[in-house]
Parts: sequence; C-alpha cells; structure tokens
Amino acid sequence: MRTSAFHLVTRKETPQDAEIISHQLMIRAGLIRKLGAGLYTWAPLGLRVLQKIENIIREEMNAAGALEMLMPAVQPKELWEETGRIDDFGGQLLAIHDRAERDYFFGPTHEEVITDFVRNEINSYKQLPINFYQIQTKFRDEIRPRFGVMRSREFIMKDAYSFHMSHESLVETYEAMKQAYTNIISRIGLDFRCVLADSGAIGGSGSQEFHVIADSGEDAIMYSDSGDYAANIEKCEAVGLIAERQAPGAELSKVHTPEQKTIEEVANFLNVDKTQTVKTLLVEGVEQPVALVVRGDHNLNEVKASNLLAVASPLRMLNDDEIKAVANCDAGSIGVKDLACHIIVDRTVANMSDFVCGANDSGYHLTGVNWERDAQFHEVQDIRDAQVGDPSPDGVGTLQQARGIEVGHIFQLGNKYSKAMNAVVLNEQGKSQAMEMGCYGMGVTRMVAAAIEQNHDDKGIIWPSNIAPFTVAILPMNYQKSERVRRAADELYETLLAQGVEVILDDRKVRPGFMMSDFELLGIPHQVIIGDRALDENEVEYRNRIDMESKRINRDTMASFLVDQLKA
RNA sequence: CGGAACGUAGCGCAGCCUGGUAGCGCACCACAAUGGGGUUGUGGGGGUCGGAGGUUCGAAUCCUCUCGUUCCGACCA
Repeated sequence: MRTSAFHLVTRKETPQDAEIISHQLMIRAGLIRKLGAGLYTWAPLGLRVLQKIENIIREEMNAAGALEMLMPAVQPKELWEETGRIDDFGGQLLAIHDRAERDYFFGPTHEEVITDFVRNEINSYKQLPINFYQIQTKFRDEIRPRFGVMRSREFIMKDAYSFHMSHESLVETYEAMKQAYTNIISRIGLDFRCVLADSGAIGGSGSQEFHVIADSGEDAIMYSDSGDYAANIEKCEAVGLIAERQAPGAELSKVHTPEQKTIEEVANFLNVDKTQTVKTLLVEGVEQPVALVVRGDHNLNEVKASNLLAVASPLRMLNDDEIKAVANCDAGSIGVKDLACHIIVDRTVANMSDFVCGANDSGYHLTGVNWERDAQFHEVQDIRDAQVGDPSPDGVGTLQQARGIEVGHIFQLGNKYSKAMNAVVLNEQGKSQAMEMGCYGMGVTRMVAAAIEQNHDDKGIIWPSNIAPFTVAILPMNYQKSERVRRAADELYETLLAQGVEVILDDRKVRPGFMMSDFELLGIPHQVIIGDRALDENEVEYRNRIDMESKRINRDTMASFLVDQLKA
C-alpha cells in the first residue's frame, strides 16, 4: 500500500475527551473516530487491525472444532420473554420497533437466538456435541460508555455456544475453548491471565474470564503469589481471618461518639484499630431488610451480596428514611445489637470478639460487643472483597492484586436456556432431554484497545507484529525529488509485495521528521529508511519500533533481512 | 440514575462577565524556498456560534426550555 492510495489522517494533539492512553492513541493514529456516545467508526487503518484479530480468532475457533455462522443482530422481544432475561439486562437492552409496532431488541448477546436455532435444528443426540460461533456487532446501552472502544455501546464480539448431552461433554468443550482462548491471546501477543469469575446476567454454574493485564483495567483480579489460584475480585473467595472466636474479655459499654460516622473517624476517636470494628450495612432484602456486617477495614462485595438468597438483586442500600425505620438512628450509628432484621455476617466477623459497632442510637457506638452474649446473627457468608495479603483460598500462597481488562469470558450454562426455551433432543433411549449448554464470548474491538494499553511508549503505539496493520513501513527521505531514493524505495516495495509482506510506502510529500513521527505513532513494527546518505554506500537503514536502534544494511539484502525478521 | 461542567471552522481553543456585523493555533488548498526529526514565507477556502423561544433598535454574549457530549458518584453506617 502506498500512503497516497490509503487513508492516513493523524493528529498531533491529544483529543480532549480521551481519558486513557489507548483511546488517545487510537484517535491520534486515526484508527477510529467517534460518531456519538459509545459509537465509533473504524477507519481503514483500524479495520486492518480488527480483521487480523478476527482472523486469529477464526483460525483457533475452527481448529477447536467450532462452526462459524451468523445470526441477526435484531432479535424479537418474544424470545427474551421466554427466558425472562429482560429484567436481568434492564436498561442495557436497546429496544426498537418496526413499522407495525412489533418489539425487538438489538442483540447484546445471543443465547436466545442460538437456542431457538438449535431447538429447531437439532433433534437427536447423534447431532451432539456441537459448537457454533459468530463474529458480530452487539449493542449494550451502557450506563456510562467510556474509554473509547474499551467500553463502548456498539462493539464487535465473537460469541460461541455449545450444546451437549451431558455435563462431561460440556466440560470437555469448555476446556477446549479455554485452550483456544489461551492460544488466541498468546498469538495476538498479549500478557493475560485466566481467572475464576462470577457469571452475572448470563447465568450458569462455572465461569472464567480472560484478562489482559494493564493498570488501566476496569477489573481487579486477585492471584496467589505462589500458587495457581486467580479470580476476579467479584468472585474471589475471602477466607475467614480469625480461626477461633475468643471468649468475651470486655464489658459491653455504650459511648458517646458525636459527629464520628465513618469507621476511620470512630476508630480514631476510640483509639482502637479498624480491625476491632464492624460496619453494618442495611440493604433491601427479598422479604425484609437485611443487615450485612463486615469488619471495619473490609469492603462489602456487592456481587457476592446480591447473589445471596435473602438479598434483593440488584443490591440496593436503604436510604436514610428506611434506615431510620429499621435501626431507629442515622446511618453512621447502625449496629448489630437488638437490630430487628435478618443479619448476615462475614466469615471474619463471625469470629470477632470485643468489637466496636454502632449503638442504633444516633451519635453513640458500643464497645466490647460479643456474639451470643450481646447480639445474634442469622447467617455466616463470604460477603467481603478479598484483599492483598489474605491467604489464598486454596491454601497455597498469599493473595496479590493486579488490574485487568476483560477480553474473554467462558461459561458453563447447564440447561438454564434449554429448559426455559424447551430445547430438547431425543437421547439413546428415545426420551426427550434438555441439552447442556456452554457459551464463550470474546471482545474483538476491546482487544485492540487492550493491545495498545499493553504496548505503547511516549511516541505512540507499538503493535505486536501479528496484529499490526502493516508489518513494514518504507520511509523514503525526499522521495519526490531524489530519483535515486525513489527508485530504491519503489524497488524494495515491489520486492516485499511480491513476497506477500504487508508493506506501506510513504510517498507523501512531507518532511522527514513529520514522516517518522507519524510512523512512530502508528506503531508499524519494522521501518526502513531510504535516503541519499546511506545510498552513497549502497545501504539502507532498518529500525525496529521496539528499540528504535538504527542499523545500516546493504540495499540488496534488505528484503531478505526483513523477511527473516518477520519470521522471527 | 444522581451531581457537575462543557457545546463557537475537521481538531484544540479565545471572545460571553460589561450586547454593536466572529477570531487564534493546528489541519486543509495554491505558490515559493527547504529536504535526515512535526521547516518557513506569502496568499486562500471553510463557521445558521448545538437547537427552539424570549428580552432588545441590535444576541455567540442576557433569560427560559430543549438536545448533545464529557467528567465525577452510586458502602457515611
């Protein structure tokens, strides 16, 4: 490709609304342009990257035995009524209607559509197992789209759905998909981690996420410093930190704590460690309000909490009036003694003794509180975030934390959808049986942003060579005027093209500095600079985008040198 | 969803407070010089000032409504 025949529009200035580096660089390099909130146009340059990722995904999915297909992006509302997922997805669903006022959703995911396809298409156990996938545009009306294509509303996803006669067969495909995902992200060239995950609105039993490690990641992932355990913090089991509850050692006493509301303030005021305090959070319950109790220095894990039977989902904190009705005090003074609601305590809290909590009387706290003697709880659950330094739940090592960008998520769905939609096949005994199902998603557009987050410097993008829009850039110095430079550049260009190298030749009439800065921003892995200086010695110059060190190479061997570099 | 801010040329912004015929930088077009790190000069094209309504002799500027965008927040207990 010659730049004169391509669309290359770069910007020197950082766009004002781009927060994270990948978004800034994607706009500056001209990969994407914004159309509206969470809506992006992929320019030819960006599309080349996108398609490389798609092709790697295709190759690995095909190799794992999955079959590519394509479903409609627009889905009839009736399908979603069958599974009752409209409420689960809530406002994220983009509702549309046609001229006859029929209701549709623009698909945020395709479990319903594929299950409908399969229930009509598959009748016998002999046709199973089978795994379908597609690469397609989705729409999720995010509350707050941000970070460019990292969290956009319209995006491209690879989604796969497998169907089975047994759980064992499902697990087999699940493991194959896990391996395929590992292969895909490795081939793209990113540093990633597979972690245990909550299955959220998709549902099902087991699920794991694939995270590209990056400081700008929206998720916190916890991992053992010496073992294999790794989990999203939403899911990461938080072990009880106190092995055995001590017998009460202090008198219960009520102390005046005026204006001391936060745990920090109360602990300082009473001169105790935060680990000797508990906080009581009142949330909406299924039948009655629920108190969730965690140690003062711990965070409530909202995902774990909303998964509890007694707690309403999604999680909602009670407002001041509701708190008053339950605890008869302001929010800053809620405590566990004589609290008339269902009380669920964290594992660590269950074994605390002589602790501090609110007195259910505004401006007062209790000290020396002990379970059984002073207060009772109804359930012990894991409801806090695991934190750095906790023992790993599998007993091996200590937990550490990193930030991750979720680029893939695989689920064992079981028969949630097949039962709801009556997707059955006849088994060997000729009896109807609901199919077991798995689903496997991968964010294609997000992968581009993740790749940049992990591979850039202050000059621009540094593409991993497997997804670079071009692998070689030829930068001629004074192409317009120097006959000799032009001939050398054209010749190398033609030679590389003939060998199937994805090469871009900059034949624009721009000055050298401008050209070099542009290609540093663009991040093309291999760059060849052709100028009169080196040509005097029949040489041209090679630079790798990673180290940017110049190497003089004989003009006649440059093509083969590059081909070797590309193989490496 | 709650809070805040911002909408003036493709991009980044000034002008608004104190109303008087719209400006700067980048980008773009032409010409010339330059030709190994975003070069320079001269000339040029491009804007219903987000939209609607109001106040006024007169509105980018003041008022009201509306649309859009962005940021922050959604555990004080």
